[in-house]
Amino acid sequence: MYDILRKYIDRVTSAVITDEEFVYIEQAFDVRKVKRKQFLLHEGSVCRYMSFIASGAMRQYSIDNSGNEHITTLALEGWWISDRGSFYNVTPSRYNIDAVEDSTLLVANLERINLLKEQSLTFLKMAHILDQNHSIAAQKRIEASVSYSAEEKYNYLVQAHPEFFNRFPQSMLASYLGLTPETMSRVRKQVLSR
Amino acid sequence: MYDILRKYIDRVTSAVITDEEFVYIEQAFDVRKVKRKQFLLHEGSVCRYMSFIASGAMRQYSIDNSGNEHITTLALEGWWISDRGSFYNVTPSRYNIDAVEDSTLLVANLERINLLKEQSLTFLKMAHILDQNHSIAAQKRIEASVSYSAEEKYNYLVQAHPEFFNRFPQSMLASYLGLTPETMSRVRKQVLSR
DNA sequence: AAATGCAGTTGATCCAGATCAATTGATTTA
DNA sequence: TAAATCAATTGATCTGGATCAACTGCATTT
Repeated sequence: MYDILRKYIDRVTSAVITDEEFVYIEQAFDVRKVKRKQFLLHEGSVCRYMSFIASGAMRQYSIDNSGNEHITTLALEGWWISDRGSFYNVTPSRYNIDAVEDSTLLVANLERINLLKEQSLTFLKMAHILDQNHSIAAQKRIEASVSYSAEEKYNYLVQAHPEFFNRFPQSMLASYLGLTPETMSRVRKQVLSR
Repeated sequence: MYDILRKYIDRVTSAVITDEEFVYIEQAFDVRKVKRKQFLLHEGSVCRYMSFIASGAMRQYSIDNSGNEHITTLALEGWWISDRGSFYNVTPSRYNIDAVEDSTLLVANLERINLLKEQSLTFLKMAHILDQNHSIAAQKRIEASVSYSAEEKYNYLVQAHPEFFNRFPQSMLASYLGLTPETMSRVRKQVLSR
């Protein structure tokens, strides 16, 4: 169960973590299973966990003033999911996180994460790289959302995350791209016909 | 000159850095002055520096397929500016960075930054917090760009960064919000008349 | 002080994508 | 296995914000 996390850490830090160091990490995280449609975080409450997805699929979304859902994150096994802002600043979240498939998570609360960063330099580095990657990815999404047309957004997703198409319903992909399901359907038809 | 950086580090790490440790930081950064309209980074080249703005105002923007400018970042003294993706992965950037006002920067290249992270744990922590904050802010901008109307975007900027209105021309603020200058002007008129 | 050129405003028109609505097919639940 | 959701498609219509265009200061240059 913890293997996939260990491999993840080795990969992103470009190193091989020692058994002694990994013990700290193993101790910090609890295994938690969530069923499809079960919530990990509700809007208005504080995001208490940093979660590593060992298996399954999760999504994070907000609801705007007009009641429309906007998916901000789609995540599969081997990815992290958490509302960083809420988690680190211990403030109420504006997001919901729920399971798109039955999933197994490795979860740790803020105290454990902070302790772990003191105990394991490798983990600190991993957390740092994780945030770097997250902020780089966020930058790209901002750019995509302001400068791409619906069709360009669709094409971007096809090449950036082709695996999403087998794991998430098309309407969720639409929301993730900032499109309506109808527009997504039309764009898809358009693109496939070429 | 380095004072503002020192205060910044103290503030974000909630600690007071020692003189010995700060020596490393001082040594890593060079002072660089840029004139208004001068470029720090051109699209297509690698972003070689992580820059702390000691004084002045900078912007980062990309140019889309239709030739339109999209400002992704506006930054004032006490902020960092850099294309993280290009900087850390040493890949060509799709962004331009130039000075909106004559500015004084403290710049360090990747080698120096990496060395500094080994030498100074405080700096490593700062870099980590910096990336955290950046990714939290990026998350908010993504949300704003997909779920806010033009007027809501304008109001968001007024409350989030009122200081921008005295430092950047309105057309740049429009681009930063993903609006045209004409729409920005109309929204402004609309909002002020209430 | 004339000339040039931006930044901002205002008006008229246009369009990409949203919204509303109906239909079909697939999946979940009872 | 029937009923009830839900996902996806397709068509018709609408609209927020973009685009195009003309005009008005300011500010910079000569």
